[in-house]
This record gives sequence, structure tokens and C-alpha cells, in this order.
Amino acid sequence: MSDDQPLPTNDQPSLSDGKRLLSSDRSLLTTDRSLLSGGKPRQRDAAATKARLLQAATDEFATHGIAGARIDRIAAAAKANKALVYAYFGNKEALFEAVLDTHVGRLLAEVPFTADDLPGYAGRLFDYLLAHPHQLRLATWHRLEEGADKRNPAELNDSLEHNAGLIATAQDRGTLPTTFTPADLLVFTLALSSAWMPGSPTAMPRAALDIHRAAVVEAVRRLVTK
Amino acid sequence: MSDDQPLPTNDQPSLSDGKRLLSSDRSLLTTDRSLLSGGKPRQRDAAATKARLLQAATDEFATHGIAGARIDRIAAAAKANKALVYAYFGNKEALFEAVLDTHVGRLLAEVPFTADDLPGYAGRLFDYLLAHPHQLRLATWHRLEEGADKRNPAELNDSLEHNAGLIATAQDRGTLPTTFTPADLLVFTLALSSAWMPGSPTAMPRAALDIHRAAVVEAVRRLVTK
DNA sequence: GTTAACTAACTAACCGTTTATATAGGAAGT
DNA sequence: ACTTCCTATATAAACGGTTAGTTAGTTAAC
Repeated sequence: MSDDQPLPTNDQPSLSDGKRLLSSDRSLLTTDRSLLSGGKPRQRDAAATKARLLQAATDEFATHGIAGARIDRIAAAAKANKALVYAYFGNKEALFEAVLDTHVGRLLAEVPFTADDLPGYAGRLFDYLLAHPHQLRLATWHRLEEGADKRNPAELNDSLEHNAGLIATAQDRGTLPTTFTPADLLVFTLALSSAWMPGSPTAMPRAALDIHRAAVVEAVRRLVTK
Repeated sequence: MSDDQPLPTNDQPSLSDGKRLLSSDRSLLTTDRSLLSGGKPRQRDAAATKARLLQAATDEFATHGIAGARIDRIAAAAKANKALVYAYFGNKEALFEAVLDTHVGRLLAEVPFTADDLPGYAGRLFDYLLAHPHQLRLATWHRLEEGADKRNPAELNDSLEHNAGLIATAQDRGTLPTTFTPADLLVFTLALSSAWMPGSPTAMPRAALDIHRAAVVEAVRRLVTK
């Protein structure tokens, strides 16, 4: 299920997300639940709970998409209460965006773009996508489900434009041929890197993994050959 | 909305799905809606109704996917009663499969595969996908939503294997280089052809359409260069 | 008159979101 | 240290709208 590392929570844990909770009169009719049944003491740790929810949401959204995801399943998988989703993330869609942003940020951080070595970049992207199967599915769900109204994560758009710029510069320097426009070169590299990923038109048999990786690198090499 | 041609209904219209329905389609000439007064008598034509439902379902599924699609919206768009969906197609998922099969069949029929001219095939596939934007979205929804359990349409799987075989033959004949395995060559060609389609990581600006098409063809040409 | 084609109304379950309530754990006062 | 009080954290239970699927009946066509 969760192939990715546990998701860290960096922002301050505040339950009342803008509105405060006036606790009001408390505990007059305490139906003590800790004495009934297998009482679970349940330690409190907002950051940890939030991280569990985010991880569970990642699995759920990657598997079922936004429309298909179920808040109940996420809460159950995270061993947290459903209402906490709303306390911590606002609503379903905001939760999805939190998940997506986390993953996009990690991808961009861990797979540095090298305009001067597009084949190498393709190979590293191939490796990353293979190691993080959720990544491509989350991105694809996002594309399909938010197609019209919502935009890409700003971070991603910026990165795409930035990388196209780097390619243009490399072409000016003569490091890269000008056969293709920067946009074409970038898009083809991305398409080839992800062509074999699970969830592509054809599934990749694990056995031929090395062969496919080498093929991707070679294909991109041919794009950048003068 | 509906960019594709109206979907023809070729199979016999049978209301009760397993049981026969002999009425056939003789009402092709009954154009009049019988005095368009307040009460709408509504002429009856099972084949036409089925076709309207299929077209409406195509738009709905392409836009929202399976989980996001709403039977009520489909029926309303088709100006048909909801219950007819179940009478004609069984259930939501079967309706989706009917839609998908129709589109896959049309794609395979209209874009013949030419192992000896992969760049040309890529160009034609590019054109087809551009002219039928629903195609790629439907296929992608299918991939994501039925990921685990369901298989590709048999027709598509057969086609993929068949085409890989054609590539292998061409390689044996020496028409194609053996740099890439047949599977790699096929998958890369498909990936490059669809890299620029709407709903890809980056949207294609219409202005640069010719440039992108030429780039796709050139990219595939480089894959098949010795 | 028979039957295929169609319809309105219904149902039962589901699901996102909210509310009311409880309690752990720390801070403040003594 | 001990008590008191506050609030962030957590939970169960509902709420209200939605949705896939059904049924029982009506009408058109032959």
C-alpha cells in the first residue's frame, strides 16, 4: 500500500482552523468511555495524526481518485476520527491538494532537472516513478478530475517553464540541438520516462525492467542527437 | 461537448437485456413528434434512444470518469428516462464498458497500424486523438479506475500484441532496426503520439499544432533510424 | 390484444460534512 | 505539590442531500 516514506507534518497543529473552539461547559454527563469495553487510552499528537491522515489519504486518492475516494476509509486507515479530516484539512478536495502538493514537491526536490543531460534525467525520472507508484496516479487523477477549472500546482507549472528555459539556454549554447523546440523536447522526455509506468497502456513486466530503462535513456539520447 | 460523431447502434435493440425484442428498427421515418403540444407523446425508437444514451454517456464519462459520472445527468442529456439505462445497458459500469468498447473499436478501425511506417502511424494517431478528445480521456479513466481487477478491452490487448508481432516481423526482415525491442518501440510510439494531447502534463496551444505534429513524427523517426 | 418502449415515483444505501460532547495534558494559581 | 481551569485533541452520532438501481404502471405501435 504505502510505498512512500511517511509524510512529515511541518506546520503548526491547530485544530480550529481559523475559527476557535469555545469548549463551553464540559463534562457534566460524562459517559466515561474509557471504562467501557477495551478502553483505548489514545495518546494525543496532532502532528502525528495529521501525518497518518495524509498518508492514508495518499493511498486512498492514488487508488480511487477524488470522486472515488471515501473519507470514511481514509479515517479508518489512519485510525483517526472522520471529523479530524475536516478539522485539519478543510474538506475532501483540500485534502487531495495537500496530498498532491506534498508529492509534487518531493518529486521536484529529488529529481533535479539537467538540461545538459536529458537522457540521464529521463533515467532518474524513470527510477523515481518506479519507486513511487503513487506519484503518476495522483498526477493523472488531478489532470482528469480538475481538468477544466483547477490549475496545476503552481510549483509544477513553474518548474515546467523553468526547465523549458534551461533547455532553450542549452540550445543557445549549442549543448543541445535545435531540432525540437524546448517544449517539445521537455514533453517528449517526460512522456518517454513515464511510458512504461504501471498504469500505462501496457503494464511493465518486472523482469524486463533494466531493458526498458535502457530503452528510455536511449530513446531520449536519440532526441538530443544532432 | 460531443466532438465525436453520433454513435451508431449496431446490435439489436432489446429492452429486456437477455430476452429478445423483435420490434427491430422500422421507425426511421417517423420524424414528427406528433403535434408538439404541451403533452409530449414522444415517438418510440429503441435504437435511437440507445444511441442517444450512449452518446450522452460518452460525454459524461469522458468528463467525470466512472465514479464521478451521474446516471441522472446521462439520462437527462439523452432526454431519456433513467430506467432505460438499466434496461439497455445493465448498470453503470457496463454502460462505461459499452462506451469504451465503441471508442476503442473505432480507433482501431480508423487508424491502421503500419509497422513499416511508424512515424506515419504516429502522425495519424496524433491526428485522430486530436479529432477525438474523448478517446484518450476514456482510456485513461479506464486505466485508473479499473486498474486492479478489470482488464483492457480484449480487442485492444489483441491489437497491441498483434502490432508488436508486426514490429518483430519487420525487424526480422530488416525493415526496422533492432535497437529497441518490439514492445519498447510500440510503447514509445504511443507515448510520443499522445504526449501533447489535452490532458497531458502540459496543454497544447492550438497555434503550435503543426509544429508539435511534425515534432512527434520526427521523434518517432529517430527511434526507427538505424 | 399483445408486447415493446417508456415513465414517474420510489427505495435503500451511501457519503460528505457538522455538531455536541468528552478528555488528556499542560499552565496557572495557591 | 496539589488543585483548578483551559483548550487542543479526539470521538460518536447524527444530518441532509445525493445516487444507483427498482417497480409498477402507462402508452405507442403493430
